[in-house]
Amino acid sequence: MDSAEFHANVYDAVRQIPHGRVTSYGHIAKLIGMPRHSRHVGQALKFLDVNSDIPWQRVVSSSGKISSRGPGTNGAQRQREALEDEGVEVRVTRENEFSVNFATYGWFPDSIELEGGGGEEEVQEEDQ
DNA sequence: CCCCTGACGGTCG
DNA sequence: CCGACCGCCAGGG
Repeated sequence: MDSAEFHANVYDAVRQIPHGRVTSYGHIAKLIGMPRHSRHVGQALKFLDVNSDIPWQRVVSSSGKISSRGPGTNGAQRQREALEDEGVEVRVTRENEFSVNFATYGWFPDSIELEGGGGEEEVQEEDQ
């Protein structure tokens, strides 16, 4: 799998996150069969335009926090607004970071159906 | 080829 | 809950 295919799979997986739900970079990595590549999932999302048809805002870190893009950037704030716009509650920590409650909004299926087919995978939801 | 850099993750105290 | 640490891995210099 080259990087182009990796990106395609990431986008494919992210598109399947339901409206009003969130998952983590690491879980997206697992769903596309590359569990150790969580950092690269983030890298793939960084290419997207803010008005992309891909719901990039539904991906946060494994702790439920919205990843900072570094001081002086507003990406995290934009993500917060995008999530609140679709009904997701975002808590502000004392360090001025944003976090989402996985118990309420988390979406972590064991597997999904990828576009490339070869689908021996089946969809299994599990809420909490 | 070595070194540093991340929209990351898990463990431990 | 929080910080300190360590592991991970493709890209870029």
